[in-house]
This record gives sequence, C-alpha cells and structure tokens, in this order.
Amino acid sequence: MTEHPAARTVPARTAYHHGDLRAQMIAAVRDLVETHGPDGFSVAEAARRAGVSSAAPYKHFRDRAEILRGVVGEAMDRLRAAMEAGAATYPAGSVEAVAAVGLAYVSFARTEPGVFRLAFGLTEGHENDPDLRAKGEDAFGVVVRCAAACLGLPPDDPHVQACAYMLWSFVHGHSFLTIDSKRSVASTSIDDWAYLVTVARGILGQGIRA
Amino acid sequence: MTEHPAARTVPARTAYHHGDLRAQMIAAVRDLVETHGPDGFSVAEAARRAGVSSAAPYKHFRDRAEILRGVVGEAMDRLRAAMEAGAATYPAGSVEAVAAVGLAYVSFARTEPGVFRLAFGLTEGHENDPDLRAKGEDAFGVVVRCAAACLGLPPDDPHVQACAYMLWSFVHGHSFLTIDSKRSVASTSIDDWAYLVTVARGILGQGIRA
DNA sequence: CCCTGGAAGTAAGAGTTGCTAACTTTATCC
DNA sequence: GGATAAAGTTAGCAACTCTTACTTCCAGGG
Repeated sequence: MTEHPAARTVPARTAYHHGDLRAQMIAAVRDLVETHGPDGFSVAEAARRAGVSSAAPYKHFRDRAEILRGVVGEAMDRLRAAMEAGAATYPAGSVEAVAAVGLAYVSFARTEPGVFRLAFGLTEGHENDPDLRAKGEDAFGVVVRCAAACLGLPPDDPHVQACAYMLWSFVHGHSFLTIDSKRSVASTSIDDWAYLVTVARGILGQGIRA
Repeated sequence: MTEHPAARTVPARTAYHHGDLRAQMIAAVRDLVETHGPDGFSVAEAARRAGVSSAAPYKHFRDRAEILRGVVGEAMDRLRAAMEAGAATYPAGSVEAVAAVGLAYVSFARTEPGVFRLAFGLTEGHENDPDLRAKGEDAFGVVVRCAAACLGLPPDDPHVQACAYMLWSFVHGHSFLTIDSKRSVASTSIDDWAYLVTVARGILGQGIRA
C-alpha cells in the first residue's frame, strides 16, 4: 500500500475496506464510555458508529475486554504525557513541579471521568495485562522522578518510593472523590492548586516521614 | 404459615412463595460481584441462585441498576459500621482512633474488593441517588467527628472539614491502589497500621495545615 | 366461611448483545 | 496473474434485560 503515488503514508482515510478500524473503535468506545458511563458501552454500538458491521471489530480485538484494555492503554499514555508536561512547567526539583503532576492527574480525571473510572475503577483483568501494568508503572515513574529530584535522592531510594506512593494515593483518592460526589475541595474554601501544593509540601518537606 | 407456634418473627425461611427475595437477591449479587467482578453479574444468574424465575426480581427492583444500588447501600451501611467500630477501639480524640477508622476502610476494600469497586468505582447514577448520597455523608461524618475530637474543634469547623477530606482521600486512594495493583505499602517496608498512623499524625498534628 | 384484592410468583416473548462460522472482497507477493 | 492472507460481510446461537399476561397464594371484610 506504500508504493502507490503518494498520499498513502497514513492509511487513515477511506481505504477500500475501512483503513484503520481499531483506532477508530478505540475512539468510539472512548466517546461512549464518556457519555454513557464505563459500562454503558457495547461493541455493537461502537461498531455502528464506526460504520462497520458488528462482527468487524473481532478482526482486531479478541473480545470486548480487549477493546476496553485498548482504550485504557491509550488513556494511560495520555495521562502519563499530561503528567510529564505538568512537571515540565516548573523547575525540576521544585515542590511546584510535584504539585503540577498531581494537578495534571486530577485534571485528567475531571475532563474524562468515564475513562478514568474505566482505567482505575473496574479491574476487569487490567492488572493482569503486562502492557497495562507497564504503562501504570511508567506513570508512577513520573511521580517517583519528581519526588526524587525534590528530595535530592536517587529514585530507587526507599524514602522516595514511599513518598511517591503517598502522593499518588492522595491524588488518586482526591480524583475519585471529586468525580464521584462532585465534592470539590472548594467546599472547604481551598482550590485544587493550593491544596496540591500544600499536600506535596507536607509529604516531601519537613512533613510526613515514613 | 405465620400463626404456627412461634419462630416466625422474621419471615426469612421457606414462605409459600418465597418470603424475602430482595434481601436474598442483594446477598446473591454481592457474592457474584465478589467472585466475578463488578460487572460479571447478571440479574438472571442471581435469580437462579435465589431459586426464582428470572422475572421475579423485577417485582422488587425497577431494573438492574436498582439492584446494584441496593447492594451498594447495604455495603455502605456495613462500611460505616466498621469505621465506627474501628474508632471505638481507641480513646476518643486520639490519633490512633483516626487511624483505626482508616484501617477499617482499607480492610473493607481488601476483603470485599468487588463491592468496594461497585460502590466507588462505577458511578452508574450512584451519586444521583439521595439515599446513597446520605449514606456516603454518614460515613464521611465518622471521619469528621474523629478529626474534630482529635483537634479539639467543632465538627463544622472548616479546618476540621478540610482535614477530614484529606484523610478520606488519602485512605480512599490507598484502598484503590492496594486492590488494583496489589502494590502493598509493604513494598516500601511499612505496614498498614504504621502507615495510617503516620499519615493521620501528619495531617492532624503539626503537619499539613490547610 | 367465602370471596375478592393484591402481592409475589411464573412462563413466554421481544429486542439487544457478545461472539463464532462461513463466505466475500481487496491488496500484496511471488 | 494467481495464491494468500487481511479485513470486511451476513447469518445465527446463546444469554441477558425487561415487559406482558397469567397464576398462585395470603389477608381482611362482609
């Protein structure tokens, strides 16, 4: 398909059969999950939206769960990228950089609560998939590196690991609570950024020692 | 069958038709969710286990989602009770009492990860149900009261509310992470109890101020 | 004591879904 | 220019949700 004249670098558009289902399926499912909740999706409906028969997706995915895993994997990549971008907006080693990573996490959960729930809420064998596990570890690695830079310790230092875990669980819980109950921290007259900076300082600074 | 000698205070057993489906359905669904994951349940299978036809449950629940909500409601009651029991094992106002509440929370998530996910993972209109919202607030209230006692402030004090929210999100995130990835805090050579006490002290003590 | 009303069950069925099997179309490779 | 394989189609089965119409059993009033 590549030695034809040109305009075929990406197999994206209107190929004979379809071109790139799989990517289109993942996009469709992401939309469905976002609008109808994590379980309010069906492969039939997603196929319908992609304009193919309901059996077509099974040429690209083994079953329903594998489609979900595809969506989660793609979401994890975007989440990690957002975290890295957040960290890059502040000087390396600063507490603000750590807080920015947390803010990216929370923002992701807020703007895509459906996929966020899908990724972390139901298990579905997510944690049994080595690929997804690796992506999760990669995302965690962003926190670890920021914490390490902030503390001036190597990333594999146990204290760094413990602090990173605390930060992660804090932000993870905050994310879930905000999208669950709409209970914003604002109800306690604190906005997200101040909250996250406070927490990061408390855990990494003179605060909580593990 | 009720005016026989006695032993009929509870209509539990072998009534003519059935007696108390609804309770039995909730129990069956809880089991299914626990063994097959939050979405690996069907009302048909639950009805089968309860020994009734697949249409019977619809005499007691409007639809599938309402059954789920019933399970979540029951779980919330048990969770709150466990938290209260945890708090009662240590002197009121002590940091240990706060940590005990957190431990009860985490223990619940560990022993019933399926229903925990069901309760907090998928939304499904859970937060739109006023009954479930109330139960959630009740559980949060346990944390608030413990934090207030510990800080020597009234429960409606903003600082108390902020601290309670921090504690909750911390424990919530920790619970999710442990059941998700089996990443125990043990990997950082800290056990749960020490971890929770440390965190509670950090947030309530001289530590993080909001 | 019957009988009527309603609560709680059943059976049957429509519509949707997950997934498979068998077949067709299209691009590529030798 | 065919064989091959990838990627699509239709048809269909089993399971599931939920509805409708019917049945069974208990309870209270005359």
